[in-house]
Amino acid sequence: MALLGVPDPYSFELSTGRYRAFGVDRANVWYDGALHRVVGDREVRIAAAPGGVDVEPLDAETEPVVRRLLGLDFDLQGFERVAAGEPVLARLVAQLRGLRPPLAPDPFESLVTSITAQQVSLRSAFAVRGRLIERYGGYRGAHAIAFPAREALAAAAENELARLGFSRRKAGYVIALARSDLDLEDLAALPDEEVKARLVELPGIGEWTADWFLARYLARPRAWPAGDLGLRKAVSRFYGDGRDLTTEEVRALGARFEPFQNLSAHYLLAGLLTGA
DNA sequence: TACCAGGTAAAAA
DNA sequence: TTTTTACATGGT
Repeated sequence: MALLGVPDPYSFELSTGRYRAFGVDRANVWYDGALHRVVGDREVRIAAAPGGVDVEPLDAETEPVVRRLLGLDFDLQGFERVAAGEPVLARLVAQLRGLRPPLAPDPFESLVTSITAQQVSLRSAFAVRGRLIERYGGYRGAHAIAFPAREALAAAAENELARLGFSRRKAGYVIALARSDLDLEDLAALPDEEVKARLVELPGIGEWTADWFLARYLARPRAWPAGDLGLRKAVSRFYGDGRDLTTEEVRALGARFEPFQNLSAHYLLAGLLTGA
C-alpha cells in the first residue's frame, strides 16, 4: 500500500467519472473500482484509500502521471472562492465538491484523442480510439494498454486507420500530426494564443481541438472551448433562458468566469451530464 | 429507419 | 466572402 496524499477538496469518485462515462477507455481502464494505466513498461493501479489514493507502484516515474490522471494540481480552492460569487457555479461546486478534471499525460495522446472525438458522439469516439490503442498501442498491462507512440502512428497508413473506423480525412489528420516536425513539448512554454496559433497550422486541428489541448493537456486556467457542442448545451441550459446560445455568445460569457474558465467549463459540463 | 453526436476543410454559391 | 456538404461510427 503506497498512499499518495491528495489536496482538499478531492473526490475520487467524481474525478474519475470521465474514465467510465462513455465506454471503456483502453488506455485508462476502470476495473474493480480502480483506475489502471501503463506508465513506462509498468501498469499502475490507482484506487481510493483513506487519506488519499492508493497507488501501486508509486515512485518518481509514476507520481507525475497519476497527479495528471486525477487532476490533483488544479487550484480548486481558488476556483471555489471565485465560484462562490457566481450563483450557478456556487450551486455546482457544492453539488460536485472535489471534482477535478483529468489531464492527458501526453500531448500527442491529447491531440489524437480530440481528433477521434471531432463531430461524433463520445461513445463512438471511445470505440474508435479503443481500436486504435489495440492495434498500435505499446506495452500491454494486465488491464490497460499504453497509448500508441507518435512514431507508431507516423509509420501507419491511412487505409489501416480507416479500417479502425476513422474517416479517411481523420486518418490523414492523425498521420500528419504524427509526422509533423512540431515539438509538442515545447508548446508548454508559450502563451495560450500562441499555442493555438501553432496548433491550427496543422491539418485537422481547428480552434476546438486547440482549445481542448489548452484545457486538458496544458491545464491553462483560462482555456474555454466556446465552440464545443457540450459546453454550448451546458451554458445554454444554465444561462440561456430557454434558448440555445451561439458559439459567440458562449465565448462572450466566458468572461464571467475569469480567471477560471477551464474549471468552470468542466463543472458546467459535469452539471449537464449529471442533471445537477 | 433516420438522425444526431464534445468539428474540419473543401466545394459551391 | 459566406454557406453548404462530406465524413464514419455508435446509440436511440
